[in-house]
Amino acid sequence: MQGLDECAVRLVDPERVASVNDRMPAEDAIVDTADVFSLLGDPRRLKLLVALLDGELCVCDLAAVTGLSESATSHALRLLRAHRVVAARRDGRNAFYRLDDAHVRMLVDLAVAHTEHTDAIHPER
Amino acid sequence: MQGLDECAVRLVDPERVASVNDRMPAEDAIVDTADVFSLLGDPRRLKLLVALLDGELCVCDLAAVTGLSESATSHALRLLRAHRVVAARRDGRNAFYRLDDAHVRMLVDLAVAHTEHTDAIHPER
DNA sequence: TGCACATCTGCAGAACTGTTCATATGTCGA
DNA sequence: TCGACATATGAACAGTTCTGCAGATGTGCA
Repeated sequence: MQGLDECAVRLVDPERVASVNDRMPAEDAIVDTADVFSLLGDPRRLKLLVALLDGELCVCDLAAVTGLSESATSHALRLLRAHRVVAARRDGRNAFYRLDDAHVRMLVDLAVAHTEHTDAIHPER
Repeated sequence: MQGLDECAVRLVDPERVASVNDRMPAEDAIVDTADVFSLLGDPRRLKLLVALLDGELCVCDLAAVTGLSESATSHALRLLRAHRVVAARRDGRNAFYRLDDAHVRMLVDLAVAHTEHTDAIHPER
């Protein structure tokens, strides 16, 4: 890392840099947002969340849907729960999970929708 | 004692599981989507992409904005480029990068917008 | 009360990711 | 053509993340 403002940094377009810096969200906000994306960035977790789009499911059903072991499923759900992305409801011996974050729901929905469009289109290059 | 069924999988709500499985996108699609989210899941890369929302910037300016070393910036951009999220244009000795994926742009835009709403609201954890 | 079940948790190894350092490539100006 | 510069790349190392395992917790039923 080097000095941000003064030495050793040559800028090509200092004005743009300044204006970009200006509208750049606070570091915390960036980190939080990246955290959320990061949670969605694992295929297993993403599948878990997609499965929950329609409503709550219990751990063993989620394990079945995702193909994960129940332990792995539980670990994943714990992470998601820690970030308030899902919430759990206990019913007898079962734990039912549901999506609990409107923002995340939107992102997942959106991703699935886009998935269906892009379908099999895989341009080489 | 275990497995009365066959494959040692007991389901609580087999119908829901079937219907969820039904509308679950293909594995490939899930993985691709998770890949994209994963790219957005790193604060440095996310910052890079936010910086590019307004238009192209060269590597050294991007390094300045994100506070990354130029090498790290280059590596990050390479990754993003490999996934067709950004594209590069060479102009003399400089390389100008720009956002090249409408879907990603939308996600980043959305995230930033949401960031501004949620502002300082930080429930404990 | 005791047992079976569903889920949770800590731990340790494996796999992955991002950074730096060193060096390579390609461009410009003298 | 040479040297300074901007960026790219490869290798290696450090930190993080995920999984399975083993055992813990909590619940329902006989």
